[in-house]
Amino acid sequence: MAFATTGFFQFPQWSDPVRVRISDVARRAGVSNATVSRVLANKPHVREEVRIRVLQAVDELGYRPSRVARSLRVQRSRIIGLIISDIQNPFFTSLVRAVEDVAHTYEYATFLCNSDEDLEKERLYIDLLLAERVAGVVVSPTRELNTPSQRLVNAQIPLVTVDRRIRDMDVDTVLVDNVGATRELVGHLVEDGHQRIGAILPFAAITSGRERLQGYERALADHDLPLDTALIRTGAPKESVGYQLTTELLELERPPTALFTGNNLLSLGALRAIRDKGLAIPDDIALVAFDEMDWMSLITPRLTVAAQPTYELGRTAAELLMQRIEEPNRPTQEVILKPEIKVRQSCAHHPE
Amino acid sequence: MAFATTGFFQFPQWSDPVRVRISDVARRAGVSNATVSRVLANKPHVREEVRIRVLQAVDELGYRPSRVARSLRVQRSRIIGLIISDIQNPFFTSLVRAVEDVAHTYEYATFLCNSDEDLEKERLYIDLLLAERVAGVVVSPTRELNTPSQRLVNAQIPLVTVDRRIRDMDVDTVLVDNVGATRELVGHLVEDGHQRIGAILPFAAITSGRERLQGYERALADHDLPLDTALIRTGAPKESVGYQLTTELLELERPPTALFTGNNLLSLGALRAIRDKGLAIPDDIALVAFDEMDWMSLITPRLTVAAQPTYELGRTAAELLMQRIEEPNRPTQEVILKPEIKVRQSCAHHPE
DNA sequence: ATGAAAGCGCTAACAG
DNA sequence: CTGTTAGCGCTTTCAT
Repeated sequence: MAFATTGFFQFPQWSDPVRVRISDVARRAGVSNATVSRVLANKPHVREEVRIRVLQAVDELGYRPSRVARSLRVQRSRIIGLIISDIQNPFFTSLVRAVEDVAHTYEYATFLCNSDEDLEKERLYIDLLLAERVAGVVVSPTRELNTPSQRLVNAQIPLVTVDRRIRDMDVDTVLVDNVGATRELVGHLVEDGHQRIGAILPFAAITSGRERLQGYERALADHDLPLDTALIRTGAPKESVGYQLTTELLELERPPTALFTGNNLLSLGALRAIRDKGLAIPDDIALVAFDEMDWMSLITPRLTVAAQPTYELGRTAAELLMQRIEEPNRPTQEVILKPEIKVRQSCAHHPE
Repeated sequence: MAFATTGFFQFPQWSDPVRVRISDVARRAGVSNATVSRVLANKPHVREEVRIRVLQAVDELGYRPSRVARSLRVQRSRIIGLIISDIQNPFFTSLVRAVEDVAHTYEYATFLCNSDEDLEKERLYIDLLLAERVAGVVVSPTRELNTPSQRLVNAQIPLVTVDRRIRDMDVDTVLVDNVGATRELVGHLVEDGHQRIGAILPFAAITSGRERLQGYERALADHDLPLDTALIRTGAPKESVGYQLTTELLELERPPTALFTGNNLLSLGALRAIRDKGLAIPDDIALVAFDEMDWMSLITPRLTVAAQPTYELGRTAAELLMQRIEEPNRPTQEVILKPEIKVRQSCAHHPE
C-alpha cells in the first residue's frame, strides 16, 4: 500500500519465500507434511492421485528438502569426509576424483580436507568432521600411531584408511603392494648388474615410504648385495627434497650407478638434479621410480616405473566405506592392489 | 527381552552416549543449556566461575557441538561449495587448495564438486549445494549463459565465479587477463619474425578459451598479420586433444613455424606431438604456452609461458565469497589478475 | 547473570 | 491411506 504511491516500487522478484519448506508444499497440495515426506521418500501407501498432486506442488514451488533438517532428524548426514595430505599431488588428485565419483553415485557429498602432512591440521579437520556428524571418512593418515582418527572410531563413525596404514586399529584398509613392487623394480636394477643403488624415499613415518624401503632392502638381499645406508636418503615427499637428496647422492665420493625414487614428487626432483649435473640416463645413472605421471611421456628415455592404480585405490576405499555405512558390523577388510611394473629404457644400461 | 534368552546379547561398547549433547554438558556443569551455549559462543554475561565449570565439563565429556543442529537453528551452515570442472588438472588443484585454505581459516568446511565440464553434473551438484543450504559457492562455470548457477542466485546464496565468466549475472568474478597475456605471448612470436602461427585452444564455449583466441587475434592485428583460420584449432582441454590438434597442424601442407597452446593440458599434448614428429623446439617450431607446470622445469629448451597466479585466483575468490557472506548487499566486484610472462628459449628462434 | 521455552524443517510413530 | 504429534540438538528471546 505504502509503496503504491511511488509508482516505482518493484515487487521482489520472488513473492514466494526464497526458502520453501515442506509445509509450503503440503499446503499447496492440500495434504499434510507427512504425506509430502512419504511421497518424496518413495514410501508406499500413497494414493497415486495424491502423489501426483504433491509432485506437482514440489515442482511449481521448486522445493528442495533441507538436508540439514533431515540430517538432524535421522541423526546421520549424507556427507563423507576425505582427508588427504597433499591435494597438489596428482597421486591424491586421482584418488580424490575416485572417492568423489563414488560418493556422488551414492548421493553423498564429499568434504575435502587437506592435512598437509600436519598432524595438528588433521586433528582439526577430524574435529570438524565429527561436528558435522559425517556418515563416514576416508583418510590417508599422517601418522600410523596414535592418529586423531581414533576419535572417529570412538564416535563410531565408519572409517577407511587408504594408501597408508594405521597401526593397532581395526579398520578397513586399502593399500598397494609397496614391498612387492619396489622389490621387483629394484630387482631389475640389480639384474642389470648394478651394485651401488641409491634410494630416495619418503619419511619412514609415512608407512608407504617405509614399506618401499623394505622392498628395496629385500631386493638387495635377494641377490646377496650388501646394504649401504649411505646410499639411502629419506625426506618429505616434495620436489625440492627430491632434488636436494639426489644431489647429495650424486656428489658422494663413490656415487651410485643407479637410483630408485620412491614417490612421484621425489622423482621429479631427482630428474631435475640429474639433469643439472649433466648426467645421462641410463648411461651415467640408471633410474627406476615409484608412481607414473602424465608428463613422463615427454621425457627421454622413458622411465621404468611402478604405476599405481590411483583411481582404483580411491574407488575401492569409497566403496568399502559405503558398504560399512550400510552394514557397520561387517568384518574389516584389507585390500592390497598391485602396481603395474613398466620396464622401459631408464634402467636398460649394464654398468661395466 | 528377545535377546535375553539367547545369552549372547552384547551391550553396546559405550555405556555413555557416544554422541554427547549440550544437555549432557549442562547437567554435568550444573547449569542450563543456554549457559553452555553462551560460554561456547564466547558471549558476555557469564560468571567466570561458571564459565570455567562449563569448559571443564565440555572437556571431560569431549563434547563437540552438532553443527547440523546449529545450522538448522541459525538457518545457515558453515559450509561452502566449490565447483570446478576437472580436479585432475593442476590448474584447478592449486585453486582448490587456495579456496580450501581460506575456508579453513574462516572455519568453513568445503564441499568439493567435480563437474567434469558436464552441465548436467553441474546442475546436480548445485541442487545438492542448495539442499545442504551452503553459505556460499565458488564456481568455475561450464557455461557462460543460462548456467545452473542462476538457481543459487535465485535462492540468494552468495556466489563467486572464478577463471571463467557468467554472462548477464551480477556476481563477483575473479579472472586472469587472458587477452592481454596471450597478446603479449603471441606478440613475442611475431617479433621474432614468425608469420604463420598456429593456435591450439580450449573450446570457445569456455570463456577463458575465447578470450585467449581474442588475444591471439589482437597480437596478429597489432602487427598487421593476416588471420589464417586454418591455423586455429579448438577442442576440449585435454592432453589427447592437444596431441591430436597439434598433429593436424603439423601435417598441414604449409605447417606453422610457431605455435601457441592455450592451456596446460593442451600444451602437454602439443609437446608430445612435436616430439613424435621428431621436430626440434624452437628451430623447427617455436612454442609459447598458457599456464606453467612443475614438470616444465625438466624439458629442454625452457618454455616461454604465461604463468597464471592459480593460488592467488582461488584465494581471491574465496576471500570475496567470505566478504559477501558477511555483507550480502555490497557492490559486486570483478578482479582481474595478471599472469606472469616468462620469456625463455622456446621462442628464441628467428625463422629465415 | 541465568533459566525456561520456543522453534528451525524434517521424519517416524502412532492414530484413525 | 493420511494426519497429528513429538522431537532430533541447538540458539535465542524473554523472563526473572
